[in-house]
Amino acid sequence: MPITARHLKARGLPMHDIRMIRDNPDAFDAAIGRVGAGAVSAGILALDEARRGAIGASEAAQAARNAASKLVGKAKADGDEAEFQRLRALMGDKKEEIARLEEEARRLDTQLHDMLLGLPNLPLGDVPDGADEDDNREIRRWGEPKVPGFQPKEHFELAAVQAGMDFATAAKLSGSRFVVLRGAVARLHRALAQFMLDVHVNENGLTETITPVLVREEAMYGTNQLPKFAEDSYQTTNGWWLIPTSEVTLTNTVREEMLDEAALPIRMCAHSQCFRSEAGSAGKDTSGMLRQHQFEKVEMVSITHPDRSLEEHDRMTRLAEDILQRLGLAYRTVVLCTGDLGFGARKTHDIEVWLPGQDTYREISSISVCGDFQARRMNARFRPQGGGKPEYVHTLNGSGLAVGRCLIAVLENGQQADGSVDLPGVLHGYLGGNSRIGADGVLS
RNA sequence: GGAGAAGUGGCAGAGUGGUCGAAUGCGGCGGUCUUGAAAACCGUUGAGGGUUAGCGCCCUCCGGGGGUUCGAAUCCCUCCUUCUCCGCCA
Repeated sequence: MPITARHLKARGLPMHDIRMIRDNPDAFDAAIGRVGAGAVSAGILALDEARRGAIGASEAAQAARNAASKLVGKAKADGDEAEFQRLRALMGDKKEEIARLEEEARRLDTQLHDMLLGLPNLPLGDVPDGADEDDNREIRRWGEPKVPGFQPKEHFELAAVQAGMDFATAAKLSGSRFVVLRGAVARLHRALAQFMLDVHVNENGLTETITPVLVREEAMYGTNQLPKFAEDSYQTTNGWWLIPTSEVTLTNTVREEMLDEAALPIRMCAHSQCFRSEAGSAGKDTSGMLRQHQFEKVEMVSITHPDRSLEEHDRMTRLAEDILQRLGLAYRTVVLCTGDLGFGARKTHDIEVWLPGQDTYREISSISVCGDFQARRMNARFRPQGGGKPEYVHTLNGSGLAVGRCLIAVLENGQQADGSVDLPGVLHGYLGGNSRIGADGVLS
């Protein structure tokens, strides 16, 4: 019935403000053109105009019906049977007309909604233009990339992990891109997750959170995995989706909420399993546990006031970097260029950790500011202090960090000539006081 | 899996065919009082959309969808969700 976006609520609200597009079509095209969407405003505005015309016609018919409705009771009361019958007939006609006009308005509204739903977020002005990851701009480096005096190995080749990182058995259980961890390696993996959580919770003020990993469709729309990237995630036979990151659950905790401004920012972190189909990355990173269908990640999510999201972005980036510094792992931080930017992000920092075995930096964290893009999809708002209209919150997410990849980094950076691995000091306490994994795979 | 109950504004919670966008309370905002604050009192306060230079006017919304009726928060159907009890179970 309603012509508003309400009937589309289940799939989320449009993530672009149609009024903004109306007022600044050229600016919108320019911005969205930077992420390869071409000039789309003309099509959007044509549809929007048709939609608004249909809404106007529908509402005019409804107003006429409402006016007649007021008179009909009076006619009845006055005993004016002729007038009563005339108005009844009129309302009957209007009913059909309204149904027809509403249907048209709703059809156009849905069409516009779907068009907007498929458009990526707008990059911020300071995001560099570029085609792909080669055009990302480095903003800082920390630490000396470790180059040992011997030929370094990749993590899965190290003597210390041979017993504890079993791809063959995982393949038997599940297939490729899975791993079974045992003994010292499993414990190191757990230690890393614990360490990250402790830092974020005890020192950084994030609220430790445990969420479901199975979610309904709406949540996946909210954080823009749907509708465009359905093939990247897994769905259960009864319709749940396995989260590809706990960004989905943490961010959607404020879905449909009217928050108090004083409650912002809301800072959360979660350690969870993540599931990705890795469709489209066949043949990429096939050895080792760099790219798995199932992996663990400590995720950070912040819900902020619109004026505070950019500083929050920098804060979150520093928190992720801090984990690497404490682990003594060299890294570089880059700003993703327009060509590498994710669908829902306005700006993204990637942190790349040094991997001696690969002789390169590899992504270990990605921190994005989404502006109100996801908030619009989720209808997540706050009431400004001092009254006034509700506003959309801003959402941010970032890895803090990917646990599996961090394990790789610790192993490769700590490797010794004999195949053993020296472990970072901050982890010793999590490992029963042990400080290394011997070439025999045993902690000592 | 079986049996029940319920979904109303930022929140709580009335309302069972028109006079209901919706009592009341809390919260918010403005004011009186106060050195200031609290309390008390008075007033005010839903969301989305269309239209307008603006004032304003109009439309929709009581979980979603459909139906009955001149007329639906209220009656009927259906779906979704939540809760309670029983059973099973980590």
